[in-house]
Amino acid sequence: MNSPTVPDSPDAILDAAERLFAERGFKASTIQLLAAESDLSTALIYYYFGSKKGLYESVLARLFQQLGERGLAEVEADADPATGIRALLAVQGEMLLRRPHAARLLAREIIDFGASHAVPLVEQRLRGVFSGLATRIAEGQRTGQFRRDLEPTFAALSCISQIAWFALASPVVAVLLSETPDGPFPATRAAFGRHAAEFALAALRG
Amino acid sequence: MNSPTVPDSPDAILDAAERLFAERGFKASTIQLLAAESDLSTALIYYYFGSKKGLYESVLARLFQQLGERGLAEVEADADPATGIRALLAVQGEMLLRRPHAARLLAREIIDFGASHAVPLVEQRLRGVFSGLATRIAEGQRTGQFRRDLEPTFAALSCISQIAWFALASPVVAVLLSETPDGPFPATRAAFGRHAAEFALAALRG
DNA sequence: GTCTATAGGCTGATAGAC
DNA sequence: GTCTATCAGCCTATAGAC
Repeated sequence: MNSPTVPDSPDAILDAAERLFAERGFKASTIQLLAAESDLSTALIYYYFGSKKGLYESVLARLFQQLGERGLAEVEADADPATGIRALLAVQGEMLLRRPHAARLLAREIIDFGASHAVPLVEQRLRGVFSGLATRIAEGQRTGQFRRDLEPTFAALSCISQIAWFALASPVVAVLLSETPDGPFPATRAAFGRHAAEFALAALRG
Repeated sequence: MNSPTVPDSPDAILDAAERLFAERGFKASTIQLLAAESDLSTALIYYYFGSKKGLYESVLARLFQQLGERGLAEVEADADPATGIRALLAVQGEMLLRRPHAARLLAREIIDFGASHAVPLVEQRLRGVFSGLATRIAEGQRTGQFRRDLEPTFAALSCISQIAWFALASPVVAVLLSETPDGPFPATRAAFGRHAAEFALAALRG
């Protein structure tokens, strides 16, 4: 009904909130600032979302829904374990390295709230992806394609940790790589995404 | 002078601040709470540290100093690249997996401030460790011990990312591994530390 | 060095008009 | 649905006594 450039008031609030919560965190994002950024009044935020916490939860829910829609599931449709893993890491890179915004919001949720709001969402949307990855690894181990002495779930964690950490720690990574303090150049990010897949598959092959 | 169980007032404040900043973050750690937790008055915090920000910077500086002292440098003294890398990852695991506290504070600094306070400290204390690791990898590549198609600095990032991410994301990791939401069991953490070294070396050997 | 008391500002949330 | 006005509480920081 509404074009994306002219969002409803609730959507305008959610957009501003997602950006602000990611940039500043829950506590430091004040309702007044949220209202100013979305060009609406503070009272309207309460009208739609009841409380600041309610708004935050709505932001998280929308983000996880988008992550789910981005076709994480279709990755599992692939035949060869190695190809499937490559595809999954490519999607992860696409999502985190090109949207530091989302990565940051998720990291804040983990740190600020011990992921308490995200746990049901993780169960709902991410568990399948993760266990799918572990299953793929176990599959490759059975066929002799991958080394057998790695624990599949640990190996799955190792695979996804590279890009996750790179995205999160980008200001420090940039310093270590002697780039700008705002984070590594886009070209470096893309190159690291390719590297991460190479590194993971080499480890799995052994 | 003072036994570690009866710290000076500044140390008592720093101890409480390190814990609170790690648990709740800068904004949510109020001076009043800090004062209550260290059994001192709010005014005394300003007497010693000038401002809340000053206190925060002092906490960070002390933490980085401790990390430097923990013998990160001595790792480089080792002869064989593979052994050296194993030793470094063991120290990293020791520091982060057994002190989720420190890992969390550093993660917050990255997210909340883009690591702006930490950059000089990283340059001072961590740059050498990181470039030492990259040098070790390049060394192994020259001797034919490691595969040659990986970029040494990227490979170094991949090596350290596993434990870093595991420590940071432990609430989510616990859910994915079907353990308690407070984070993975100590035994699981230790096992992951060993796995990470195995995984990294397998990737390097190719 | 350490305290109590408090100023002054900002914050989350609500009331009530339109 | 959307606004303005406002309250009560909490926060950083300081003043001043001891």
